[in-house]
Amino acid sequence: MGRSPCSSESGLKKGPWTPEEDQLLLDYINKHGHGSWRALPILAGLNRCGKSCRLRWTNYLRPDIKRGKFSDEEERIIINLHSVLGNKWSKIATHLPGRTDNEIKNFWNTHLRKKLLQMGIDPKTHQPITDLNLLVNLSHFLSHSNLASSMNPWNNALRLQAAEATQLANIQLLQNLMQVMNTGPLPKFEEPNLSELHIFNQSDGLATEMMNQYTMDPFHQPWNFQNSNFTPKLPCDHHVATNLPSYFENGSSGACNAQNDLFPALVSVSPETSTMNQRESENLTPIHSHSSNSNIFQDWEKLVDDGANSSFWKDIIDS
DNA sequence: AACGTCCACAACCGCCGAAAA
DNA sequence: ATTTTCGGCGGTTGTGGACGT
Repeated sequence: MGRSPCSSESGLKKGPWTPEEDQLLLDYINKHGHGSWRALPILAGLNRCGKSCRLRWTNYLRPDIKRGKFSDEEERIIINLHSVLGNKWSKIATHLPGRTDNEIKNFWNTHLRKKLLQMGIDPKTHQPITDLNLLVNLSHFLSHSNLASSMNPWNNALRLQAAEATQLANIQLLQNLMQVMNTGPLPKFEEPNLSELHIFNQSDGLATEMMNQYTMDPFHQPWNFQNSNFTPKLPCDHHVATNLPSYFENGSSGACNAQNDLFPALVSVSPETSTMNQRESENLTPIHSHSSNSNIFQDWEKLVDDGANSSFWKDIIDS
């Protein structure tokens, strides 16, 4: 059944290609095209298996291959596409002219994966790495920091920084709690029909615009700190939004004003829970079926209580 | 200078699905 | 309908260079 692998074919060379072999392969393909890869090495005078020739051509010798360092833009595109497509390197490569799937795969494994990990982002899920113990500790820390910041006679600048830091931590906690609350099975995310989504068809004006938005800053958080009128933004399309990393949502995107969807989005992540009880959603009642997370919710409630007078939580609750 | 370790990348391996026989 | 062949894909390994001790 099937074919014998290259390695078992006797006498065929393996390992790195020499410049002479490259030249033989190039000359042959330039004259005749590659045709049948199996027949090619014999016709080209190469002591290699056809598969090895094909890989050498597609990953290295092809004239349209762009070599060299990946640009920041390419990096962002890869991260964003990976968040949607996963390890579909060949599909990712189709959106990066001149780059091979192998090259992208290597770049991911050697650079981008580590980069995301360093940022506390799970490179598989593109979601913040959640650790319940860390979350609880963080919530306690935040409670104390809120109290401390209100009593400490710091100067205004320092107080402002502390408030921003606390707000940042609050947001991180909120996002992580959202993760915890979404512990149910995520909806199976079929490979998106990209042309249907109008995201990646670059000949499409809308697609280009969206692509630009998505790739503008993949590490952009959907929370806008620069704006004094703090405006949390979350995607309203749950099917897509819950499967995209938070940085996929660009704050400038006006297509989906998500404020109204904020809390439903917390739980409506799967078809099973998408018809969530309306009252529950309005009252923001924790879902007690997540009993294993009860401590988290207690801390969550405490955190909300502690910060109930702050504009931060008021903004969110009012929305 | 010699050695060990780490890292990046090219190349290989094994599997799969589609097409051909 | 079954088997064989082929191209393609994702995961893994091997190798050479950079760097530190």
